[in-house]
Amino acid sequence: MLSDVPIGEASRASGVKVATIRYYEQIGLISAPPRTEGNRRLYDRRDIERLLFIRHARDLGFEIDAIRTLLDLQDNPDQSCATADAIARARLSDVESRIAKLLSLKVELQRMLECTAHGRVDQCRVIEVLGHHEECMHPTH
Amino acid sequence: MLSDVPIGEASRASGVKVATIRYYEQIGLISAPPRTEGNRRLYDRRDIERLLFIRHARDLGFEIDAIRTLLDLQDNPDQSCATADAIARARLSDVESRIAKLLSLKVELQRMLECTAHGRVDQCRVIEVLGHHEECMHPTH
DNA sequence: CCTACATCCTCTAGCGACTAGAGGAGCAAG
DNA sequence: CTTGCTCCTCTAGTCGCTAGAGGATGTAGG
Repeated sequence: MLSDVPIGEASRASGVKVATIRYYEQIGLISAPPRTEGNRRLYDRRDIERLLFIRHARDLGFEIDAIRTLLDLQDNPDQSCATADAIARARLSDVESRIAKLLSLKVELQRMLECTAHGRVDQCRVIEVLGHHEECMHPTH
Repeated sequence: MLSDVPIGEASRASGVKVATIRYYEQIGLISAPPRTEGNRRLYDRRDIERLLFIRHARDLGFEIDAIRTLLDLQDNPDQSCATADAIARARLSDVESRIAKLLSLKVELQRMLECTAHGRVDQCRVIEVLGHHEECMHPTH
């Protein structure tokens, strides 16, 4: 079951869009599956697991190139997992720095929106703060 | 002072790269400045302030289209600031949801890296967790 | 005046990771 | 046999730049 299914079903089963599956094949992230006589792609359970793996990794923000490496590691499980560790660790620190940056953006945006007098633009903090950047990018607040 | 300067100086003064300034002109985010006899662009203080405004807004993650609207509001300050407010509010909620997502990614990545036995790939949690997505996308952990 | 060298100009193509759409073929059900 | 869905390939567009080619202009020193 879930063997020799067409692309639409593989898409439904994996959560990866049809066009994206074809794109992954095109860039060589997945290999080209066999075809029916009518030239339609046929996927089996392993293919769908790969797609799920890819989707999960993409959801976690891994780049295609990193996923390429991770898939390769999955295929050759007798290697050291140092590479996989390094990739995940790099991703973690990326996520952490993004969080830090977004938190400071959040503070600044909230500050911008501290304008209870919803009047005209010339009294509005949003435009004002954007115009007076000097006072904002410094970590003095 | 800072009037009739060439693009390189406008770039240095605003922190927006030369190529990016030309790109902004091309897409109509800023208007085409006058030129010298030798066909070089000349920027004045107002232009540089616009570039700073844009840069600050970009740093805060506003999209070009949003910035277009914000610049327009800045030029017509007799309008209601509701639009500016809405844009900033939308940006804030975007930032907040990104933070939330990244925080849960962080947790999942940390869980992936809880593998102290740095052995071979077949014992490695990184690959394993990516392969067994079912247990991860559910909010049960 | 000549020569370096920096800066400027336009134009085109590339990035990442898809997404959308045109135009056509295959296939299952009624 | 026709309707309507899925599938095929191919191309171009998205966003916000960035890089590079190939050439013109401007400035400082010898």
